[in-house]
Amino acid sequence: MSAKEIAAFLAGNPVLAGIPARELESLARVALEEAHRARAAIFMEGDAARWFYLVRSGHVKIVRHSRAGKDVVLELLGPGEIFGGVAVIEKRPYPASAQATEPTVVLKIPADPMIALAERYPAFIKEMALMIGRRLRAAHDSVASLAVDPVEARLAATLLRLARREGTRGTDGVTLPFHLTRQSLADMTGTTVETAIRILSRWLRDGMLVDDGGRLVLADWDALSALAEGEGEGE
Amino acid sequence: MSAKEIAAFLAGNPVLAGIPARELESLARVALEEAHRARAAIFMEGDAARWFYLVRSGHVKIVRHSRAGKDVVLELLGPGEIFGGVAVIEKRPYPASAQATEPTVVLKIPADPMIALAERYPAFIKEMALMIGRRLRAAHDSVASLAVDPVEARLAATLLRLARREGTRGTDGVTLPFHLTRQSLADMTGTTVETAIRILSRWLRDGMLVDDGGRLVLADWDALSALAEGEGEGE
DNA sequence: GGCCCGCTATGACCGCGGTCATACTCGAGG
DNA sequence: CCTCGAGTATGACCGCGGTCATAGCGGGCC
Repeated sequence: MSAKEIAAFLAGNPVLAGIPARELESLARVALEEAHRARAAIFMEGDAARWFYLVRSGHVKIVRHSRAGKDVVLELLGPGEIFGGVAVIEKRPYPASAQATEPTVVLKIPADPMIALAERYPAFIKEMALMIGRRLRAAHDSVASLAVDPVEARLAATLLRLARREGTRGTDGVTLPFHLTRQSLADMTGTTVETAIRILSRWLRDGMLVDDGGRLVLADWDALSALAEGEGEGE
Repeated sequence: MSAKEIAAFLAGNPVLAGIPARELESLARVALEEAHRARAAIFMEGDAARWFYLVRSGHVKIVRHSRAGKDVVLELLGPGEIFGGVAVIEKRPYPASAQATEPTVVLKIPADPMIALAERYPAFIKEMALMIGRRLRAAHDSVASLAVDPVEARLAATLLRLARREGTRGTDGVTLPFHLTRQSLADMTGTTVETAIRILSRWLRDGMLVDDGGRLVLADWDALSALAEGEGEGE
């Protein structure tokens, strides 16, 4: 991919939208493209934050590994989304690992030019602040859900959230345009593979969910919403 | 409190540290002090974000209410800390409620001058971004803990976190310089009052914790750390 | 004083969901 | 071809911790 194309890709990102093309082109010249196979690690928790990343295609999960071997997926990022950016501006090591969930291409820009950019363009740091704010709200949603909702509700909420952000609307429901293993889904939901499998199998049997060659189709949006809300919990 | 004193208080905050005194004084002139009794609501989830808050004395908890009546405490903020700030710069309603946990005085500044300040002083928005980043990391810690740790470990971690930030070191342990009800502690940990009470009672009996007239003293830091880490979980 | 309410405390019960074991399918690679 | 590992699937078991009930205590207020 040429520097011009990379610059155009950067310009398409809301966080970099206000930056002059000239600056983006100079970033593009030091940017690297990197292809990763499914399950490949992009960086590890604790690594020095030397790169600022953008997802070009595929998906990246941000993961915390617990010593008991149980992983927790904090975020799942699709094309156009930024990761590692917070660690870069804070000049701290990455607080979690990044891993491709499918064949994925990322764009990475060295930390220094990004920090320099932040000094010169307040608009950039402002957009970063807004982005981090959105992620903070999402994290708080997760905290609340983990604290009070049963597994079924959390799993339904996870699917709905993914579908809302990336789903493509079809005649018989909303399709998630990528594959996630039950393990990843479990790690996003704070449960085990077995429970995730049990629940998804049941939903597939019931027709609330349909399997479209590895992609999940949310066939009954309302039923899932009801489960996510806790159904008859209203007092 | 005079405008001069308020300006000095603002200047003491890291997030506002880079702002000229003249600007802080003009903020101080439109700032209001507000005293709240224990359990009083400062703002509610969904309210328009008209004020930017700082804790002057006491403590404020940021709470999500679930329809089932179960509350989740997302953050507990002490003197000098900012809240409501993210909602102000995002120009969105507060995503959670704020409530005093004890007699508390807050300082509130109207949203508009804060937004104007953010436009004129990139240093401010940068400090805000760093602060939100720290909170995002803390929220991710909570997510990971809720997802994999048993209640005991989460409660121990909660106490340690509070003690690390605000504890005062004494001869027989670290004292938390404020009182939290078992209910609040439970809501911070994602459990029920009963469980929180049972565990704390046991720790008090065992001497790991000591009650100092309502304030908790962490008498055995290492034992609590071991519990928080999951003890013998290492593979 | 007497009442009420918030908070702490403790016991009995039991269900959600985690753990462990086992099996099957499928695609990649030697 | 056969092996191997990743992913999916299902059953049996049982323990953590949530739910419900009950009680005692202390402080604020009429």
